Amino acid sequence: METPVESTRERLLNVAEQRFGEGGYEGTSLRAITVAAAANIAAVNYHFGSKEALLRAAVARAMAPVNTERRRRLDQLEAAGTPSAEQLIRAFVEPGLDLVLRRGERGAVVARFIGRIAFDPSQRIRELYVAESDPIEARYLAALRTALPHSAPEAVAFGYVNMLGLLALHQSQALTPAPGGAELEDPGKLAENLIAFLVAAFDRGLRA
Amino acid sequence: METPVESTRERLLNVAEQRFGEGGYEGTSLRAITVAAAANIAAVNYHFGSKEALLRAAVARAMAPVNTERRRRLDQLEAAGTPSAEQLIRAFVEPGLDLVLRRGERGAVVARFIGRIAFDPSQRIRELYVAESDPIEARYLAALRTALPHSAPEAVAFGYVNMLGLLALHQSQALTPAPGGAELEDPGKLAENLIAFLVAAFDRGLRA
DNA sequence: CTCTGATTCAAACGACCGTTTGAACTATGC
DNA sequence: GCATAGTTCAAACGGTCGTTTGAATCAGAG
Repeated sequence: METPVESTRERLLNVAEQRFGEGGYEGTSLRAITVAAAANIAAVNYHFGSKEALLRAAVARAMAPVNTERRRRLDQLEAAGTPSAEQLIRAFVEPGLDLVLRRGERGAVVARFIGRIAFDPSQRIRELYVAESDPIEARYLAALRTALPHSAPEAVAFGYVNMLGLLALHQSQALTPAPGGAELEDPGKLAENLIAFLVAAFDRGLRA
Repeated sequence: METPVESTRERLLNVAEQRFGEGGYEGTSLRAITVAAAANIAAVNYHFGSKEALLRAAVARAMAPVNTERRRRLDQLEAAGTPSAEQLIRAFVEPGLDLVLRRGERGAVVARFIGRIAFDPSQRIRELYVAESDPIEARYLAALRTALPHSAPEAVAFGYVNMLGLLALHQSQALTPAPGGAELEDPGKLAENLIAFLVAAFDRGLRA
């Protein structure tokens, strides 16, 4: 099998998303990252410039395929007419869970990383996540508004925030093991359950 | 007006829940806390023993009234018969938002503190929150299962986790300002919207 | 080969971390 | 008054933090 010799830069990004996803930004030291990546401390500042720039690069790399898939699905839906709320929710949630949870160990690491950064205690860190998902989210929000004409715009925005939060929650696995019940094992089932949960809430729970 | 001279211990707890709520556990130093509390560095170890013990004490103090109110409401509901899912959701969510968001500036600080700790990147910190809310949560989960006999137990647990997550999300204000829409200002309205959202999702979104 | 730019390295920088020490201060009871 | 327990204090502890330095190593072009 072909393992094309990872560059120091790639190894740093891989280890960064793993460690940042486990311990958060403040709770993870550059030394822990560089040791695990078999790189010199100075490599971080050489390749990225600073700890925060390393995080920014890791967030951008992790979010890119998710955003691409979301854009592709939204384009496709809008080309076929006016998408329903369920179609929109599915097109938003599945790339976040599916695309990232289905791909074995590595996918779970990326998912947890994204979910944790999205909820980081520091607003400055959270904004790194927001900056990477901003444009596509605005498109989804607008499409949701036209799909739910009977709900007030603020109500749709409220639902949208909840969707973002629940997605990040399940990505980060922050509430597992669940208190008093085993978590859903199959990622596909998790996606279906989350979508059904959100669709029901959007369709009947958004009375402004 | 009576300001009965806050003790050093109380000032430390007050500042701790404010700062930990802003920057998270790892991102907040004891020096930042003690300076803001006008206390000596050594006071933390004198009164609590360690940084983590200070956090534990702050979590316990912040959660106590919420747990008390949840217990009271659940007792009351169960004394009157078999509570509905909506009643249970309301009895669980309102003490977390209401009791804590309605009480002006201080309440918002406590709410954010709890919400942030519940989502802290470090599992060890999250468990401090879980330890304070464990027993009462088990009772709610059991009551929800009997209120939703048509949903599988794992599905109810899934919905319960989502309720916990959304509550902590709105308490922590982690997603405000919302991308593309103003957040709901009135805490009472927020509670009503969240309850409606959850009730709809529980009633129709939990097909296992 | 030499030269050049990119990369890696050990080592150190100053700053900040949580914690500890031991003396100084305070309040209360005798 | 003295003694005692509770509390506060400045100062320092050893360690770790992100970052920087300047020399060593590497790869590729001429």
